[in-house]
Amino acid sequence: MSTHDIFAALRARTVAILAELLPELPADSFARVQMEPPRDASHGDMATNGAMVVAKLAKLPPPKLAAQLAERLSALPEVAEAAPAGPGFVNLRLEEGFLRAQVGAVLAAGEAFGDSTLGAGVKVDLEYVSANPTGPMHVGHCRGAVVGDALANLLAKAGYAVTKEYYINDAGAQVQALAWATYWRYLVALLASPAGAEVAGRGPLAGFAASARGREDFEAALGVTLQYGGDYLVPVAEALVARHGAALVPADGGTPTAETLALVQAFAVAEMMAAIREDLALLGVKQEVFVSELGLIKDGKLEQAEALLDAKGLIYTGVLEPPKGKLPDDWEPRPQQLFRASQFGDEVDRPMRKSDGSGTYFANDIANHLHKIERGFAELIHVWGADHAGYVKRMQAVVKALADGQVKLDVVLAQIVRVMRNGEPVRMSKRAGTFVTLRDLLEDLAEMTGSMAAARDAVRFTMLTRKADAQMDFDLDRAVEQSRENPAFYVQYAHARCRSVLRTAGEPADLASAPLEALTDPAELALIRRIAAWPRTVEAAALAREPHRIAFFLHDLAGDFHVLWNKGREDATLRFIRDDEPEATRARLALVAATATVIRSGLQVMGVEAVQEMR
RNA sequence: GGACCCGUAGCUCAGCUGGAUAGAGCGUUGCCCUCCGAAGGCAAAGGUCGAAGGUUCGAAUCCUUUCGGGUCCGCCA
Repeated sequence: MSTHDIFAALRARTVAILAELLPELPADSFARVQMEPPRDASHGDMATNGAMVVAKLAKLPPPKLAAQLAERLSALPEVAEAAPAGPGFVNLRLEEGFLRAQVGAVLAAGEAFGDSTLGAGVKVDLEYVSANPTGPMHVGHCRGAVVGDALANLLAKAGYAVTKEYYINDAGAQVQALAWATYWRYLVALLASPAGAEVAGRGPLAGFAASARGREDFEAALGVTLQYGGDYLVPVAEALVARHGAALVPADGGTPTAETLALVQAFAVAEMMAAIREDLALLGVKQEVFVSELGLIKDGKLEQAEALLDAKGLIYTGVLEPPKGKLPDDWEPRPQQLFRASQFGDEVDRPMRKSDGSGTYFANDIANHLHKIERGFAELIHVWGADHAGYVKRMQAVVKALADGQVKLDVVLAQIVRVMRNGEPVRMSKRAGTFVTLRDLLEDLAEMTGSMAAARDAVRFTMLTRKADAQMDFDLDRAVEQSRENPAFYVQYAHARCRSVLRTAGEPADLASAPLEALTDPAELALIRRIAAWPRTVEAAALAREPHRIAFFLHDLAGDFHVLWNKGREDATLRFIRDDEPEATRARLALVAATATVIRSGLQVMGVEAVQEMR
């Protein structure tokens, strides 16, 4: 899988030996054979369950097979010692020379160390953020954005061909409400401009012009209810006035035509998306593909999907059972067009059209997924907020139905983040002037750290220090604190220390070819073992779709490095740079350079910049 | 009523998709730090993995039941 993964290499050796020992077993008998670092380091460098896994099939007692396997493994040049243990494990102690060679492998490969062919170039579509284009990015979108972006990097490193996608919900009631709100702001801006004079006397507009032109005045004048009213629409409205003047006001000064509203809507959505992209850019998130819900509808994708499902006999008109427990007040049985989701593992069939015949959001989502499948993706991944958990099964059912089980849909659920300050949750209240938008959060952190880049890195790292589906508190003070308690700092500090040593040593070249025999201290070997585990960490994290594992690995790696550094403080012979020992110095500098490389490689996955020095 | 997520040390959380004596950080306790690479270091204590059954060589991990916390539940996106 990864050419750098010594665990995969030794596993392959183990499987080959087992196949030789047990020629009568079919090849797939060895699928569950593993080669892992043992939980207890005293057991050695690696352990395999190979004997236990195949013992039953081979009708042999596991310890006996383990003994045979151990004997053969101990003959390998990489292996210093192999011994059967426990219920049938084989523990391996590796030749130190083989371990040290991993340092050279890192330096030869650079940050590509750990790249894997696991994904085999499989096309994966990763959709994340997908916030409604009705306003700027909210802090609530932050975690999904970071998790999605890091997952994209992770999958790319593991050999998948990843497309980073954003689905724009630019159809439906939400954006219609946005259009109305924009139209209100437009009228306000228009009446304040010279162009406003010519229309100020028209019909209902006259009353509005004479009023304070507030939200309620607009609602009263045109008989609509506004859902939004954000100040962020003011510049959008001014741009509308600049482009269209008074042309968007109907002759009677009343309700604008559907065409006008559609125009306003499209304009507002475009502006909102531009703002959202800017917000995402602050976080270092850049998606490549933006799919428009409205575009899909216009392309007839919904009808296509419907026809496809209908041809498979998966659509029918029916009445759903009422939900159990407390009934909604206005519940009454109504026939709707339903998709047979229950045939694909969902609890009940799901409505595609409302009782009035119009499409549900679910139906548009079906169109979206058909569009993905048509583009040839073998795997679809979503990062969703945990409040969408109930939606997972039905979408998986749809994808199964549309692609006849050939395309897989995975959903990563991101739990809510509470922003904390001084141990208290920060209320997300606009009135209180606290964080509402992602930009607010980043700008506040930038003030604390001194730069937007540092704020971005602090947010990204911290967001990845928890499993996505676990709730987390984001402690503002902790996120920028320069202490061991802050994992982001702890890892950055390790990299900065590495760079500091290499700068002091004059940035030596050709470390990849340095002789490494001088690396004998247990702390040095422990660091090398950690580095050697990087490739398998990448693969395991990618398979599990869990980018947080990278953060934990880096924390452990940084810990190993700090331990070594601290030993050098107590024992001068363990310092990296020793003028009297040029050979040892080069070996240690190679190890330091390799450590820095792996840290950078991990930070790259997380989308965090590795710093050269701490300030 | 049902679905999904979570429950692991005092606290915040990992636990490599079923492996050996369950780990880390914080906190606590003890020792070290006038100078040398100290925005610290070393070490110890701390657990019936929410509970009860089951599956098998083997379970924190899988299954069933149950308790607690969260999210959600037809025509909202």
